[in-house]
Amino acid sequence: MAPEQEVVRRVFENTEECPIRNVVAQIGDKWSVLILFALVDGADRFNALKSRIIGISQRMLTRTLRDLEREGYVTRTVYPEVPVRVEYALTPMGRDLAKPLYQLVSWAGEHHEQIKQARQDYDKRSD
Amino acid sequence: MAPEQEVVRRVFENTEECPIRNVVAQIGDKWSVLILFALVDGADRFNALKSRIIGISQRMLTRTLRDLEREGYVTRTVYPEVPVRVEYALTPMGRDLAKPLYQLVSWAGEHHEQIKQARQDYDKRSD
DNA sequence: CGGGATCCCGCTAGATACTG
DNA sequence: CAGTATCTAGCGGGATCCCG
Repeated sequence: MAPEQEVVRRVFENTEECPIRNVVAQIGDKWSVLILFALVDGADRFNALKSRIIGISQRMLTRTLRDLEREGYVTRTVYPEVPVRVEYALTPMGRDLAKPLYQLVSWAGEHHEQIKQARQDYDKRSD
Repeated sequence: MAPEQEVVRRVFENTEECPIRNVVAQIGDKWSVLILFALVDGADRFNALKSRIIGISQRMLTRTLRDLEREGYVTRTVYPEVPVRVEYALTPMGRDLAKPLYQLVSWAGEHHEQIKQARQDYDKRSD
């Protein structure tokens, strides 16, 4: 069986053991990928991330960072200075995840115009 | 500027032109990736898809197929027989999208155990 | 067979206010 | 600075019924 077939087969397995339903669902939310990419260049602080990721709320940044930390993609380091400094960074696994993610985002960038055109055509047809 | 940098920079642009917020977010829902993978082997009918993708409801299969069709990933062909037959298939762009998607899902499969371990460790630490 | 229409609910995520 | 707590609207998504 080709490796593609093997992966595709697992897509349809039970919820608990399916890597798509279990891993992709985790980073498929509104902010996870944005945060991961915001950290590929190196560690950054909470408020710095917040101002770089336009539109994210304090609550969502905190929550998503916690989730990414729980998955093992991100580390959280507290420096007990005054005022306190908290730095977030990618783990080795997080950096590794960024590779296939970069392939996907890169694909999205290349096909963005084609997709927007497809949307227009579809909407025009269904008038 | 390195190509990674170029993509990453675009991540933080305004909503309309950001491929992550606009393309990746689109397929980040609960069923899109599952349906795309269900079609990589070839066209399939509505109810056949429904029984292969365990747990999906009629409504969500219809809705997600419509979205994928609108994006330009999927075609819908009606054969006016009795009873009617409707076949869904990937477009060339849809098949192309499956490649980076396969890379990501493959990564997820390989790191699934490590991630589950990370979750356990995190939950144990926060007792 | 392949949906459309409707109802309904839980959870996501935004806004706001407060804190060590 | 880096959060936590609370409230709430909106939407994703399931169940059910109906139809060509």
